[in-house]
Amino acid sequence: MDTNALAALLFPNVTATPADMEARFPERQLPEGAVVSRMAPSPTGFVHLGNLVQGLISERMCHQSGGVFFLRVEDTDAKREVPGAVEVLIDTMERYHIRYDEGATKTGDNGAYGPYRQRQRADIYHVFAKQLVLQGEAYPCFCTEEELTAMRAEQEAKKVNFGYYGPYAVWRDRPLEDVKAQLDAGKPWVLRYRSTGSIEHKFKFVDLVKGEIDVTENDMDHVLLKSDGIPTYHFAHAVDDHLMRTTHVVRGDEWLATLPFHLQLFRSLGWKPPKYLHIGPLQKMDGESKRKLSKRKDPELALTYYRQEGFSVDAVYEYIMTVLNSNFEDWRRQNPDAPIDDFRFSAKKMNPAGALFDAVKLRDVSKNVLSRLTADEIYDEIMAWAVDFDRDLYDRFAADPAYAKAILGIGRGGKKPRKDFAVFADVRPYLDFFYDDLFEMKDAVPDAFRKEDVKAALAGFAATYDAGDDAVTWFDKIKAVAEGLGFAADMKEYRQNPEAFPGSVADVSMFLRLAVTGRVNSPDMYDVMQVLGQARVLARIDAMRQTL
RNA sequence: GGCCCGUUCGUCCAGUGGUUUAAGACACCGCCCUUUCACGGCGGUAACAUGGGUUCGACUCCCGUACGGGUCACCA
Repeated sequence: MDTNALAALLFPNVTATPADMEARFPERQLPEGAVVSRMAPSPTGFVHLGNLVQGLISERMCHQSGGVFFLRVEDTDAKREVPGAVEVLIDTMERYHIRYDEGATKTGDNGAYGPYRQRQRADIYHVFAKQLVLQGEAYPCFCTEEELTAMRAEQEAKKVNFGYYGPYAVWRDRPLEDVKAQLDAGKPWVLRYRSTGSIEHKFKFVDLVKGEIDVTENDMDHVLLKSDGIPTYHFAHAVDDHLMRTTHVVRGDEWLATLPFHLQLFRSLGWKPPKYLHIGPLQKMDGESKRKLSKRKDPELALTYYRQEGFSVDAVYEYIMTVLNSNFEDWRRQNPDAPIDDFRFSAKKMNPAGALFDAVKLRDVSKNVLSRLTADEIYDEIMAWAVDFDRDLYDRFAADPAYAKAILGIGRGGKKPRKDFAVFADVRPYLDFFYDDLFEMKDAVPDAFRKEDVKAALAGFAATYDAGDDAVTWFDKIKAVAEGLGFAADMKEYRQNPEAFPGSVADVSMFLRLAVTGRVNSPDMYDVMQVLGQARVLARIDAMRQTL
């Protein structure tokens, strides 16, 4: 086969050479050990947890090493492309503190290694496609979809391996005249790689997450260029990651299957392949068994889900970090207030198997994250969520921010912070009693108590209550009320001999709590009353007396 | 079906041949603190999928089996 003639036939307009490309995209001048990696999503508009995990790992590796992290848009499949998807992706990643040093942006490209959208790089791929043809390592294939489907059916019937290889690679060694005839007839073609690998040959490969793995050589003549002249993922990956000088590729382990082909491609093109980190899939429990999270079945795969549910960005981020690096939790305990970027992420600590998504654990992480915020910070976060998902709450808070912050500030800032909320949606039911129009009696006084005692307790408290009292004085007054009713004021004494009293100061407190909050459980009642203010407290106590 | 990956408490995971009577966290249970709840403290239940090797010794190495997962597109 005259490869020069074939190359001229296939790529008549390609004049640039691989050397031109090398010159156009020179090696990066970076310190020793700097990681260059990328996020390379296809713009489908759906940003999921997997994107975040992959992006987070890459971003950390790059920025912890003084390297470069860039965004490349893999828009080679025009059919699946969703308008505006790139913008959504960039916005979402930005919310999760994932910033790109170069690559596609909302307004265009930024960086010297672009274009960063693969469809705009067609001419670049063609240079290397032509090179492979010249080397006799690529050839055109004119098989139709029907022919390929029939081939597959035949392979299934014969119980042989599926795919375009060996005897099934019908265009692999066709004479030039046949190719020319098809071309002249205007038939569409794809460019295929001419594999010389054999599944009989195995070799070892070191993946940075999986460790040493057994690899079987690829013997398939995979497609390099589709009939529209746009490359497949495989070819684009090799060309782009070489020319963009990527040192590390982080991707899902579903790519392990095609790794042999990728390595083969790098070799044919005369390039050193990058280091690979193949990460296991996120899974979830489905009845008795685990399964990969699926786009269709599992809403929790979409990042928008977490925003909607009211998880803070930091909670999701820290949860993922917890799953990826088990020493993260210890670090966080020791450095509760340190910026998260101070944590030294380690790819070595990742588990080669996929993690199970644990919603309960996420809530726990989230409670811890939220408990560390100041009243001002959590106020801002809640508002950012409520503006889209709880307009009524937003309006209330906006109407009186100082009051809202006072509510949110209860129990905050101490050594033992309250952990009342996992998500912002937990806020409303927690604090509805702070608003008169939302207040309602959710619990009732247990039947064991006499109504007269309850009434007397409320009246006694109301008679002496002064919002200016400190917590000790305030509680001493409650004790006095209890004693006046014959209730035990000292809890130790009461516990030793509960039969001797009709109730205790704890019960009196419960009556008051019921009156003021409408329920038997609440945050510290002194703090609650301080926030509500004297007038509201007395009004509620009075209101409850009326109902008894 | 071929090829590949994985398998430690319910869950996330530590663990790279002896330091392990297998650590921690979440969940669960008990106790303590406490005017309730939350928080916090202390303690408890609970795991190396399985069968063979190799070795003085295996969670750690090798082989088989089972079970999960992935992949075998002109999708990424």
